[in-house]
Amino acid sequence: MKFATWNVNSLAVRLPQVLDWLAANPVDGLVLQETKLTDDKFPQADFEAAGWQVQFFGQKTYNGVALISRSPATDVVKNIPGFEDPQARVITGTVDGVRCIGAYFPNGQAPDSDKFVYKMAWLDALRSFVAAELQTHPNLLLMGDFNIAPDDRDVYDPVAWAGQIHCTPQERAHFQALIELPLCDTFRLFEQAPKSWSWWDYRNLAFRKNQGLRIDHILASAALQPRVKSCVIDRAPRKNERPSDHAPVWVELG
DNA sequence: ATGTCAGGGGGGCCCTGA
Repeated sequence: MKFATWNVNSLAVRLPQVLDWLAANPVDGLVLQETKLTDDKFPQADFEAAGWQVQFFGQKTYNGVALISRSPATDVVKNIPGFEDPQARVITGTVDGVRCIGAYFPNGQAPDSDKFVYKMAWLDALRSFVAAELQTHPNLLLMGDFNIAPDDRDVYDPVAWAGQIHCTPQERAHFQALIELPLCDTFRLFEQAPKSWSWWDYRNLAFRKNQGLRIDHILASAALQPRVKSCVIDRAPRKNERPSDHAPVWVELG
């Protein structure tokens, strides 16, 4: 089985690329972030025509998440129960016995901003939610755009980025707290090429210069970890015309 | 190089967010 995550930065723009990618990469489940669509605008019929089931949870202009799957997702939860939030950031469902949590973590903007305060509160709530989900669903994947580079080797210029958003000690402590639930960073279960990123800024020719961050992750529960066969960042869609700034990441389960 | 995108309001550019 394969499960994937992709921040598409507007599904209205990227729908053809997502359908092309799914055709070439027939995963069992795919979580999307930054769909930027209200639910009435979600292209449900386009996915269904291609043989996919969809669950979605969006809003106007910002955020928005979806869970695309071959088999229907069950026990779907939107956002974090008990955490009041006008922002649509989380969608959870069970696909073929795997609890899939797809999340668009807050960006945080800057460590001294209100948005960073929100990010910290959201991360606290997410950790509690994932801990509770693990109690009832031992086979669990937490996937998405974390907006956290967990380690200096996940940053193209760790000196320049030291203490900057995505790289602060507070954000990395939150990532570590998720690891201690426990969950494992599936990408690091395997030998990976150095300078492996999942996001490159649109500016500064960053993709051409391979200046990026690894901020999109797939974390697996302890029960699933022995079944993880590979974790791959697929850079190919970043070479498309009008690409998302993020690459999809997928994990294979045996 | 703050050098790019995307969405939206409101008009045909400018703002926010990333």
